[in-house]
Amino acid sequence: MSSSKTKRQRRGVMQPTIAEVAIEAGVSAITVSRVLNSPDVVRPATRARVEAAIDKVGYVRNMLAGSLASASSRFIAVIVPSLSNIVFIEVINGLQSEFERQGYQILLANTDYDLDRECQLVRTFLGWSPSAMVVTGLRHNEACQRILSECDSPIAEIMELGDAIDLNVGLDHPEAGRCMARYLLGKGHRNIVYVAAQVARDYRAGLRYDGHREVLEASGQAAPLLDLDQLGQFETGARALDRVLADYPDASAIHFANDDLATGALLHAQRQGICVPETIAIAGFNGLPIGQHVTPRLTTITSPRYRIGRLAAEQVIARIEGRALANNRTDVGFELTIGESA
Amino acid sequence: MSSSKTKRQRRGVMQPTIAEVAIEAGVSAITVSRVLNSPDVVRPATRARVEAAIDKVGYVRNMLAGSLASASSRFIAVIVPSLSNIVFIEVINGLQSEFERQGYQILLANTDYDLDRECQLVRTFLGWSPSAMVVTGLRHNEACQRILSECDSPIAEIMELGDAIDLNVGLDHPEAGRCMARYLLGKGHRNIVYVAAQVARDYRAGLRYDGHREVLEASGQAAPLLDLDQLGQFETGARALDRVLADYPDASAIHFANDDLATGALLHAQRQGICVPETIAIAGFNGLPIGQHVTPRLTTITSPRYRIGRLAAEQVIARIEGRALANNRTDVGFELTIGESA
DNA sequence: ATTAATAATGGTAGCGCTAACATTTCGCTA
DNA sequence: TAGCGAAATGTTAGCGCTACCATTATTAAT
Repeated sequence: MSSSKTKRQRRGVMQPTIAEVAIEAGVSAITVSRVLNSPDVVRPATRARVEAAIDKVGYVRNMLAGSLASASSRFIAVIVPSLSNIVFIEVINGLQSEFERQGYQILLANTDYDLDRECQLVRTFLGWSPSAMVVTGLRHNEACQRILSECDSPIAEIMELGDAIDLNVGLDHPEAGRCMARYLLGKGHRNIVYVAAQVARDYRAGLRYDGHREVLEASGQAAPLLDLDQLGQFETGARALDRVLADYPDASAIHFANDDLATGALLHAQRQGICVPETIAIAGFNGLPIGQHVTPRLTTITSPRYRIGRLAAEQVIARIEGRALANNRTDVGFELTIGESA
Repeated sequence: MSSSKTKRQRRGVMQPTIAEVAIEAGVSAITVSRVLNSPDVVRPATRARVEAAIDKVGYVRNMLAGSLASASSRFIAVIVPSLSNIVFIEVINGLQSEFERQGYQILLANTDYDLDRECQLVRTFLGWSPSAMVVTGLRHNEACQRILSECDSPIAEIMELGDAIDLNVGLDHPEAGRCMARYLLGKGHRNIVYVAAQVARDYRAGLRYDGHREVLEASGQAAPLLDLDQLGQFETGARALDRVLADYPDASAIHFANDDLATGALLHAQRQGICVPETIAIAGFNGLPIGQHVTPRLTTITSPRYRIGRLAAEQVIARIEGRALANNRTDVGFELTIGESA
């Protein structure tokens, strides 16, 4: 009889483990592990026996234990500014398609365009030992920048091109702003107002404005900016149109920071019987589907959002697997989509 | 000298662990653990010392190890049919807002409306020992139904009301279909065509059709169904309008399965100069913002999507924490939003 | 001052898995 | 059929943390 020293109890979730599967199959635990992780190194007959045992005992794999033991979680931390913006959803779809195919699990969070929140999220996610991190944009607060730089797993900064910590997949926002400004000038527009929502937070809209202004000023024009403090939604765009018509009677075109604002303005114009582009021309950015279904169709710049996600994922996976990359920076470009609105 | 038996090497990620923090702070590892998990049971002076040590050694918490040891991951598995549909994004936003506040991390995946894929995802997620699972809808394939039923963590089935495995937060889809059908009948419409996209996959659209048909047949009318095999997007709605006008010349209204289709049709009508609702009335489902910005505004049924997410999260958390719930089923209801389109 | 209660902290033993190394078995050649 | 290299399988020792129980410090009560 064992003496009074009773064995300690441990909360038993009492799910079968590979040890039980191993006994059932008459093999060792590591062989079960191999069937799960690298089935081709196990002889087919053995594998079959193990697989039968897995079914028989109703084994459910414990990824937490595996990740801990192998020091590799197959988690990808993904941080975007907002989940309400379809643009980021498409990026996530692109990331997801590739990561899922390769057996990685995305950990998703949104910053609400707040860099301090971003930092907090990065810290939290690091606790899960992600295999890589995908963050939106190149601007981070000081602490966040330091953490990301010191991180030894791959980091992808997406959407925006420039000096990145590690991988970089995105487009040239100032150039997109220039592109649209040049187009509008080319169509003979003068007094073009740039309208954005919360430029301080959505600073990429600010980068596009910088490009826009550069072109306008080069042609000797002012580049008025209307920075709204509401969120960038339809309603905001509608109100912005009214304000521009009231405050800038000479304006012949509005360059909106995104298609949500532009579409809101366009639909509002329609309701109010304001002629677009005759009374005022309207241009957007992103190339959302809705823009091509309104009348007049929206003139905008189409960004390859899904592609950004897919490419970023591909490159991150390559980096994780130790494959060399031709280039750390990928310019996905953009396309001027000409509708009738401007 | 130790004999030839050399000590084995283990891959060293060489990140500081609580053991190093403990030495630095002159306490035991468990005290460091307590500072991280239940700071109020540690004396403030000790806590301060530990926190300083954490900063000094640059400790990053390893959640994987913690989850394994405590058999509690604080992961919530969330499975939705699609990430391209803004409806589910809003649900996710609702879930996220509540889960994040309570320190839970969402693991997200989409089924593409495929029940076999859903089953696969459930299996995969179970490997992460989630604290709970949130799945969309009440229909699952046999294996999935069994797995979910046998699962001992909380399961929330959302969007749809009915016989659920555990928690249930959603709305009554047949009743929503009836509601709109009654409204359309009340407006004097006859020959109302129900248009959906892939009813077999988006079976909740089918449930609404069932309600719709019930009301129409009760008033002695046929309830033609046009089931499109494209995805439910603007373009599909536009094409559907053409088909209805061609194939159902007597139709006076179209009851679309969702706002994407309805909006697509509405914008198409506008482009083509088809008068809505005079030539044909259009109704939708979901109450997306865009519907209230087009002219005529869309008559639709507004579903409280964000609220479904938030409530589901609240109830799941209550269940995880062992708090009793008044009711396992929550009907979030819906609202008829009357525009000028029908 | 002494005791009893409580608060704070610590020691030990895993959680379930896999890396590293060790051993056995197999397939093939001579 | 022995012998050899490769393939398959096994043994051991953690991964970094927390549950459990034990112990020590502190406070409250007499």
